[in-house]
Amino acid sequence: MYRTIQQSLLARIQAILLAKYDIALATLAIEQPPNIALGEVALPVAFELAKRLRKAPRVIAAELAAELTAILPELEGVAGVEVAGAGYLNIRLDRTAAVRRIAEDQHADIGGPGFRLVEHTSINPNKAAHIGHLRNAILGDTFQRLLRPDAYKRGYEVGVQNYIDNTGVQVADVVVGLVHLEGKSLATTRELLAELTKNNRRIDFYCWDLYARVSQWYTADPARLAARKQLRLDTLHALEIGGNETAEIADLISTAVLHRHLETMERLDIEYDFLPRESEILHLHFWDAARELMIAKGVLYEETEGKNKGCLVMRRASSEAAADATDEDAKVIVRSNGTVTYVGKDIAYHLWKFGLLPGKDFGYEKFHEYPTHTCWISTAEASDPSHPVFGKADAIYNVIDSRQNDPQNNVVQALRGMGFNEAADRYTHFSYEMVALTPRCAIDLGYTISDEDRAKSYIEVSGRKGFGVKADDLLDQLIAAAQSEVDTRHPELEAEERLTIAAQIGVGALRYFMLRFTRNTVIAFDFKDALSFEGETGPYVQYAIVRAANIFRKANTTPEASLAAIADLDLSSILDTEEGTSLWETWLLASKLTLMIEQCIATAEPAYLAKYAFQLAQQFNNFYHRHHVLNETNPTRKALLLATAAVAQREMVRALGYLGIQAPSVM
RNA sequence: GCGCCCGUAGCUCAGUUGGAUAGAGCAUUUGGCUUCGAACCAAAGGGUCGGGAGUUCGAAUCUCUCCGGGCGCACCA
Repeated sequence: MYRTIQQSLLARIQAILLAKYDIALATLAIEQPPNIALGEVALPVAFELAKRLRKAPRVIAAELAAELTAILPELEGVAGVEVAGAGYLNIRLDRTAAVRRIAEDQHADIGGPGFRLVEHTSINPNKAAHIGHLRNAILGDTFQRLLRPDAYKRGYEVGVQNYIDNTGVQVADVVVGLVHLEGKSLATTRELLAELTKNNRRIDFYCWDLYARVSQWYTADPARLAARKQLRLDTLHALEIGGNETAEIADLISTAVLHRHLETMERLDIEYDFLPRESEILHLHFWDAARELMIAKGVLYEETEGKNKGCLVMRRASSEAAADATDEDAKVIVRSNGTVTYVGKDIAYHLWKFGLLPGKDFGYEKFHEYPTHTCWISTAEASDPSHPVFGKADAIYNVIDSRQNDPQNNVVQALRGMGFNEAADRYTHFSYEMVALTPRCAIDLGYTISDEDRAKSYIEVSGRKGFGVKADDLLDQLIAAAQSEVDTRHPELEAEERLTIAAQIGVGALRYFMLRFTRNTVIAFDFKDALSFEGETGPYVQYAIVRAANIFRKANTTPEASLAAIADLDLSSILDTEEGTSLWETWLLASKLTLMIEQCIATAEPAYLAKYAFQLAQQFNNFYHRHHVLNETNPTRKALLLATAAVAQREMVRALGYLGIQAPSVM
């Protein structure tokens, strides 16, 4: 509702500016006054015009206020216009009219045509997911929810991809561990997997330890360093080529770990539509098509001089070398031995995403069934003909941490170089900072850390060192903590129901924790904060919803009925008083969800919605203490109080829904 | 050396794209459960927005500079 009013006001004022001053402003800043007593909408437009019109801001504001007041009856929902402060144009809304509209659930629509592709998670399938991966997946999944159509908005058509680097050096390391440290073959690797499954143990946890061991083993003996590194290279090469026992072991392990990653993410209500794998990018020769295109467009050229002699290279955007001179700083895309680098493969993959890779597509087969849809995976074999279309996106969002800024820029630059500027413009690197451990947290986990690290405010997580907090472990702890609370508070419930609620609370705490920081803030992970259920947390919002639900249960009514019940009441006798102001504030805040979603999409920043959900819950809790709904004797006031609780609950539930957090029945 | 990010209350973080008195949570102190459940609410203390200069009606926000911290800059992925 708030957004709708904003938009109609803007149009009016733009028209007035054009008619009165002959000024066309494309955009107009719009704010909310610091205190609701000053009105609901504030326009600083007079400040902006002061210089151009050579008039004092207050004078301009007064002129505009007069113009608006003259047409007041035409301004739907506006009760008054006044000048305040140094020249603000403040607008007061008709509270009763606004409350009615909000109760009827009128809201501006968000969305449009076009297919949007969100890529997130993309964990190397060689170890367990850790808290850094959680931040990635939760950011991506939340953003995907904001884009998708639902009951409240038209949304966009969305596909979610999780890129799997199953032929990379990280998987190769684990294969080296299995084969050379543990002496395993394909057959005994199969036995290992069966054994783990039988004992209810997790293969990704097994690999977590093995990966750390192998990484250490490479450098443990200086005399054998070269030989061991060669072993690693040979293994990597075998994986890339495929069709051998080493590659089969890698496929077995990486697929098993991938299944585990999907399970872990499913605990958090995170699902995928498609899992493109690097093995198919290689075996289906995506790169060959991309290379041809890049050479034809003049982006890729062979270096004939200098350190990169014999390579196919691409100029960087920052390059200052003369057009005909040797560019020592150029990015190598194809090595002198003819193999393609990571960036080259990534360019090919992104051309495919935009439907710009001629004659190439993945094969598709079903991989995993969710309750409501299928997750597909790439294959070099014949496609299942029932597969949906996953490429040909109009816009893409890559949730990738900020350490990959440079490689991501290389891809965008390649697109521009090929003349695909529109695609480059619709390429969003959804960048975020890493999750690190505080030194105290590392010590608590039993790691020994150097004095140097001890002095830092945070320490980078490292899968290679086996240094980090596993996603499943953290989630287990959160759910256990929630469980003990639920058990003591609700002994009357069945065990199964208590577990469900505990899981909802644990997931709520975790998802909220990862979303409350803006993207470019490094999260210094601390168990004390992450395990908290009080203050600015997911459970705080969940609790507010439960409280609201309790009111309706005791009152023997529903939120829907309560919202419908105020339609014909005289609300202004309450709303327009001092007492009504705090109620009105709740309605106003509740009406802003759509505005927040729009803002989150425009800035690719889900943290704003998390903050909003918390603020709304805070507003509701304040209301809850100030007004005792069930004891209210005045029937009109009671109806309004019930409706206020209903609208707050409705928008809190929706906001949490976008954050991927469920509202428990009790807690 | 070059590029990107960060520096705001004791701690962890917001600050709606330059606006009104810089805000939350945690921690500390104090008060509030016979009530729709206290996983809550209320109140208090706590600030040279890293330092300096500039831009203008107006700066935590923009520019420059210095200080401190982080992350990238491979024929690794």
